[in-house]
Amino acid sequence: MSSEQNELIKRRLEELNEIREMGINPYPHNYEVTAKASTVINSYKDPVDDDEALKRKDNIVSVAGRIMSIRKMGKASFCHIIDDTGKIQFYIKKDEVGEKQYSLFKLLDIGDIVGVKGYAFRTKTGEISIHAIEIKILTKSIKPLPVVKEEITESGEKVIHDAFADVELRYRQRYIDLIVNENVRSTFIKRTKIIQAIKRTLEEENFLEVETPTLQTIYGGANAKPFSTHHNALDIQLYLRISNELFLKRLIVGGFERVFEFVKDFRNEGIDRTHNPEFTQVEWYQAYGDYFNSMDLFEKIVERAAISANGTTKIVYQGVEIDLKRPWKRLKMVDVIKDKTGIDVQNTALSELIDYIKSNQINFDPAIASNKGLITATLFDECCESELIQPTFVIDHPIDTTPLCKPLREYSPAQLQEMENDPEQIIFVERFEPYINGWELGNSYTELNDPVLQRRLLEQQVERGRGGEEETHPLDEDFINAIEIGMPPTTGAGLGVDRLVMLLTDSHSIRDVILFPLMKPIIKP
RNA sequence: GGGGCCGUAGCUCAGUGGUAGAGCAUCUGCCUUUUAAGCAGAGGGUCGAUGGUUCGAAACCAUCCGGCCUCACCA
Repeated sequence: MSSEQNELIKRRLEELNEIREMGINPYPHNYEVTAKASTVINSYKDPVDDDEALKRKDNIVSVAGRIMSIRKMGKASFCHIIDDTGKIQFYIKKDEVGEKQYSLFKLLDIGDIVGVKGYAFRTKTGEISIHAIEIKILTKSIKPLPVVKEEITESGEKVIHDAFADVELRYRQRYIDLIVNENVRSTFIKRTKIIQAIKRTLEEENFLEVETPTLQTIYGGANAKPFSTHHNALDIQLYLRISNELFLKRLIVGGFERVFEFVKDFRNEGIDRTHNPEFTQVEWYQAYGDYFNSMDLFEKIVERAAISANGTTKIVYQGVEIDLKRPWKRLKMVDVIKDKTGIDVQNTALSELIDYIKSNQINFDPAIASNKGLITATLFDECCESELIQPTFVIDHPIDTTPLCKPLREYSPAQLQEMENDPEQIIFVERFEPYINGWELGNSYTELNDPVLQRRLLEQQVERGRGGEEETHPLDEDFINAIEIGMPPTTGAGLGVDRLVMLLTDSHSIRDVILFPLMKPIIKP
């Protein structure tokens, strides 16, 4: 329906004109706000002492906000407005504000933004409100807002009626969602608190916040399909980063011993309730540390983020109780597989593993059938991952899962060489993935800094890509050059911020924790 | 990309082949401490889009658009 035809909009445009005819600017340039909704309410918490203060009526405040409800009773009315601290009621009486002010008030609608000057009082029903002595229109809204009603039952429970619930409209017009759905506002405030807590923890540990390119000529650092784009002046193909790992390691080579970065990563893959094409990660790299240091820091960061958002390490995610309190369980991948399937992968022939996978109809990429390490990883992904509900670090992954991680320190050079030539042997690397609620929440390594092994592993991966395996990445010569210059012993970790926010806010979909999730455009015929 | 479900007033939803409905919001009147305010009345629709079946379609069929769930891919 076009805006000209809608009677609700027409009516509001008429009101707009009437306000202008009264000589009032419906879109003034500023307003002096002297108090916030929540501070007014919180200053009169004490029902005995504060009632004395309320009777004085000399504490004049000016609050500003959007009208959310109007209850007119002839020559007096009550309204609720919200500002960024919450909701407050004001009371306006014709006798007190005069004819012109009350006429202006009658031209206001739900959704308009007003400034209210007055004194605090307690209503008959006990609600701290503002008794208006002057009202000012700050912005006239010409489109109707969904009307959401709140009821406080006798038992004190809050019941929402007619909630603005259309998921599609909520995501497409998030501004409306934020206005009318208080829980949405609180989710995104928590998101900010979580990010602040992560930053604060890293800064306290002397990590330096840095920035690396989003547009890259070569992508790497993760196994994912990239978005590609084109630079006109240089006439070259560019990729949106899938990870910032390789750049942060270059900075460790450059002598910054502790760095971190919050980034948007972009992956050109499927969309579902735990995947958005652009998502936020924080990665940090620490020279002279190993993956045990990263585990300690990881669980510390998550614990503090939880306390910062909710005041507790205990969460309930979609009905499942989870405690994020340190320390978390640390289990070797092979032990988890043994526990869940009974298979001791190290003492089981590759052919038997394949038989197991086939007879249990487990999904796997046939291109990896000759790789015992990747078969082991598949067994873990398919049989174990979803059962790791309480926080668990799954440590020591097969070397074939990543070319960027150091083999276990217990291997001697001779042993490594022997294992490499035996397809029945699995070399494990110092990698961990933290699992919560069956989700992989991050990834961490004792970083590989042996330049010869680094080159070989990256080249092998390129080879595997040519062999038909998907989502391996091209060779980044400059990255290898940096490792050849020499990177100190280093540990690095990445944390999926969106998923952490989902857990800490009990959000069902990643789209509930991203302000503007990607939506398909609506094409009008 | 496959499969399932969904799309009706500004919002939340009824409506299974026979004149398009309710609550809230809007408008008119009454109401000077209300709070899902109340009382009386009124207006508001391309039923996601396009074709088809039918005497007759919001409903049945097909295609398309968008969303949700799920599987595949992945974090």
